[in-house]
Amino acid sequence: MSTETLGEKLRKIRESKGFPLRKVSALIDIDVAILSKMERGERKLTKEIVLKLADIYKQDSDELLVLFLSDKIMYEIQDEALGEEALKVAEEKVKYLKANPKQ
Amino acid sequence: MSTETLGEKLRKIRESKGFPLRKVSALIDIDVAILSKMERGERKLTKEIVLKLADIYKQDSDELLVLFLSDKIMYEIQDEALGEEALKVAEEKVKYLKANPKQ
DNA sequence: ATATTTTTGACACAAATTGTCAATAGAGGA
DNA sequence: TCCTCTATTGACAATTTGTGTCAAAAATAT
Repeated sequence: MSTETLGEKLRKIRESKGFPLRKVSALIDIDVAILSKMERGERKLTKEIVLKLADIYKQDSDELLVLFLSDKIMYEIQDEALGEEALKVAEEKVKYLKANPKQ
Repeated sequence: MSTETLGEKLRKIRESKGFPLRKVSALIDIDVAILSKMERGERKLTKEIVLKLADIYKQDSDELLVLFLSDKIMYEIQDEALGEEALKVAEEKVKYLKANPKQ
């Protein structure tokens, strides 16, 4: 288990493939400055961009999406003493909703 | 396990105590319209207001805070197929951070 | 019906987010 | 070194989103 953010992971993947930021940002049609900031956590990643990057890097999109969502969750509970409790309650709710589908 | 939001719970508590919205909103010094919308989920509750309401209603503030945080988490993963997975990953991260305290 | 309470929507204002751009910085090769 | 490619930083306007305020309308209770 690591504590690496999705941005950091995406940067490592990109570097391991030898893709320059410039090329990738051109492929997904965003400014190179924005992608740079997203990798470093200075700007938020979007679901759409994560999916495009998964495609470009040939990564499992579900895996990256899970990290994308967990980053958002971590952001909500950062520095919260009750964060772990809140996660458990949220899990219960998700399970409940799954067991009792949208009425 | 229920799927009730914190706003709905707060409304029930207020009504069970027979407090009018008007009085409570005066006590916490916000417009009655805002509190009405917060109870109905049309505006977001803030941590500060949740704590003030816990005080006014003589409720356990930690319990309400947990619901406050879990609502925020639920908001992030609503309609996400991978929500439950993301919650598990977030839990792992929290545990990891707890075991390896702030460097 | 009247009074009280709650809801709704409009509005102006503040704050946050976004895309764009250019200047700067860094790294590597010739 | 100089040159080139690459990445970072900060400033800026434009847009979007959030917030407080208010009054009219609707609902509820007396």
